[in-house]
Amino acid sequence: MLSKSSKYAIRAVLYLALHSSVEKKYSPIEIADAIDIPAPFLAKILQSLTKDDIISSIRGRNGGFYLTKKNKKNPLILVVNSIDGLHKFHECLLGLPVCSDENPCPIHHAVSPFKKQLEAELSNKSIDTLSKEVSEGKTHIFL
Amino acid sequence: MLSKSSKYAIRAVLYLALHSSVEKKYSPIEIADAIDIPAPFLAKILQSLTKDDIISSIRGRNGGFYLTKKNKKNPLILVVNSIDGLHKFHECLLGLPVCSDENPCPIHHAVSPFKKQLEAELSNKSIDTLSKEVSEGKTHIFL
DNA sequence: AAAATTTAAGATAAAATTATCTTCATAATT
DNA sequence: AATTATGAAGATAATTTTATCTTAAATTTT
Ligand code: FES
Ligand code: FES
Repeated sequence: MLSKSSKYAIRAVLYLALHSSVEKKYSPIEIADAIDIPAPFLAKILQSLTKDDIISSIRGRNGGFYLTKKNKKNPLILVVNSIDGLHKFHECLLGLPVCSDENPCPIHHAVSPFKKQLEAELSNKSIDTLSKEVSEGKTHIFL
Repeated sequence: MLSKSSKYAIRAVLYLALHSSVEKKYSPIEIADAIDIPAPFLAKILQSLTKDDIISSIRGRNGGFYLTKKNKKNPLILVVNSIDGLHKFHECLLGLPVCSDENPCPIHHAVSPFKKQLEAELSNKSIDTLSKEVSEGKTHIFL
C-alpha cells in the first residue's frame, strides 16, 4: 500500500514536527538514528520533500531540516502524495485497472470504505495534530 | 499490501473456481489470456499453489489446472498465506516492528479495523462463495 | 513403443525499489 | 579569505519483485 519511502517519510516528518523549529534543525543522521531507519536513504527522501515545500531546510553550517509553523499546518497526505502519489489510495487491491462501486472486485466491498477512511484521516488531520498525539504518548513513531 | 503474485493468484483461482472441474482443466495460457496477466509468471504461481494443495493439476496430454470440490471449499486466505504469508495482515502500515493497540502508530486506529475485516472476509468466505458472487455478476475478476 | 501435449523445476533476465556513495554548492564561523 | 559543517544533486550499487526461458518428467493418444 505505502512504499517504504512514504513510511520513512511520515515518521521522519512527524519527528521533525515534534522536535524541530527554525531555531533547532536536524541532520538526516540525527533523525535516522532516532527513528531507526537508514540515514542516506532518508537524506534523499528529505531532499525530495524539501523540493515540494513540505518540509524546510537550510544548508551550510548550523543548517539542517526543520518544519515551519506553516509546514506543520499541512495535512500528512501531502507527504504520501509527494512520494507515492495519491493513486495509491484509488487503486484496486486485486490489481484490476479501475476500482469502483460499479465494477467491484471480489474484495472491493471489504476494502473500499477503509481506503476512503484512511485517505480522509490523512487529509483532515494536520501534521501538527498527529504529532501532538505522539507527544501525548497516544501514538508512536518508533518502538 | 498484497504482492502482485497474490493478486494474480486470487484472480486465477477464482477463474478456475468458476470454470474448471476434473473434466475441464485449463492451461496457464488460457487463464492468463482470460484475466489478462502474464502467462509464464502465472504458471509459476500455479505450480506453487499446486504444491501447497490449494489447487489441483494433472500433467501430460489433456492435463491442466483445475479445482476439486474440496479445493473450492477452502477459504481464499489460503492463497494469500501460501504466497505472501499471513504476516502481511499483521504488519504495521508505517513499518514499525510491531502493530498493536497497545503501541499504535499514528495511523493504526484508522487502519487496524480494516486489516482485521479484510482478513476475516478472506478467512470466512470460501473460494466457492466468492466465485459465485463473480458468476452472479456482483463482482469481477477482470475488466 | 513413439509421438504429442502438458505441468514441474530450475535457471535466467528485466524492472522496480531500496540503499549508499561521491562530489558539489552554500552558509556560518573563525 | 580560509575553514568547517551542512544540504543538494547525481552516480552507483544492492536487493527484491516480477517476468521469461529452457529442459525434464509425466500422461494420453496413436
Ligand atoms: S475494485 Fe478491487 S478494491 Fe475496488
Ligand atoms: S501500529 Fe501501525 S498499523 Fe498498527
